[in-house]
Amino acid sequence: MSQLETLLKKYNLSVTEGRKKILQLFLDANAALEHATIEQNAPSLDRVTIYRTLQSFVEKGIIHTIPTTDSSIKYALCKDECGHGHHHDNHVHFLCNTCGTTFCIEQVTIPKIKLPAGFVSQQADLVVSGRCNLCNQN
Amino acid sequence: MSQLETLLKKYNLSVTEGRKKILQLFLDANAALEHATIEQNAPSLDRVTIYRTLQSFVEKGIIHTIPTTDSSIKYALCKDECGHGHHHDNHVHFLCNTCGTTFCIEQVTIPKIKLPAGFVSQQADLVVSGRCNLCNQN
DNA sequence: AATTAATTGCAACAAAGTTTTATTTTTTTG
DNA sequence: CAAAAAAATAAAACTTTGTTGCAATTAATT
Repeated sequence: MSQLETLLKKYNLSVTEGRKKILQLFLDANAALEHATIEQNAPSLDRVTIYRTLQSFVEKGIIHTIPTTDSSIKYALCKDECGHGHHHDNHVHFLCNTCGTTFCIEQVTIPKIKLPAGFVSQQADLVVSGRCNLCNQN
Repeated sequence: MSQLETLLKKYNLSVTEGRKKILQLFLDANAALEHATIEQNAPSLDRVTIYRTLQSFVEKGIIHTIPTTDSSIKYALCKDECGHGHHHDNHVHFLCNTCGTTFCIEQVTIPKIKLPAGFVSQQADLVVSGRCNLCNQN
């Protein structure tokens, strides 16, 4: 049984060509992907299938969404702690304004934020934008 | 000259009914608004006019965008420091999972984040989600 | 008040996302 | 391993969201 199949089974998803393909894209990417990018890289898959696959990956805790200020949605692989219904992706995200890539910065966790009285925090998302390490080399 | 007119002139925008109406909505709201909400509350305005007005308000530094994990875009009033082309909205945003409202938490600024070598930060956005002060009273 | 410049509304269009249904594929079970 | 059941897919139709060009209107300038 391939790595992909093992991974999908682990998250209680049946193994299909589409899911394997999309999961492979995430494993290869090392960065966040959006629907349009996946559509380009997996032309054999129907648009709707990609929507549904992303949705079920999020539900199962395989990938998480990353906030953006435009109207796009970006997705990236979760680490092991995430499972069905509960995400624990409390790391910083970095968006490079030069190359457009979005990275998970796993090493940097989001600091605790002290909120005004009455506000109770359940989750925090922190997106830093600027110039990434690769773009700074050139 | 009304408060609204003064404000629009200050930002070098000509005074029109639509702009006054939309600016008023923001002043009244005390929370972030999205396109759909404005469309509902200003039915006399054309959809396209609302898109264009929001765009010019962002350009002039009257409002700023707030990142979301879904594909919506939220806008909220800026404070005085913002001007044409340069925003300085380094405060935390709070999204209430109960009532759905998004607030600017002006009192809380975003902490400096130490990034891995090679990454240069230009801007940071921090969205905390949970339960707001109003929802916690009930 | 007349001219110029900017904004608006409308229509047409393009892109993004959803829903339904029939077909195909995967999983389960005997 | 084959048949039955369950789940996933593709295709079509549709809804929502955002954009562009242009003529008509409104605001600013002189």
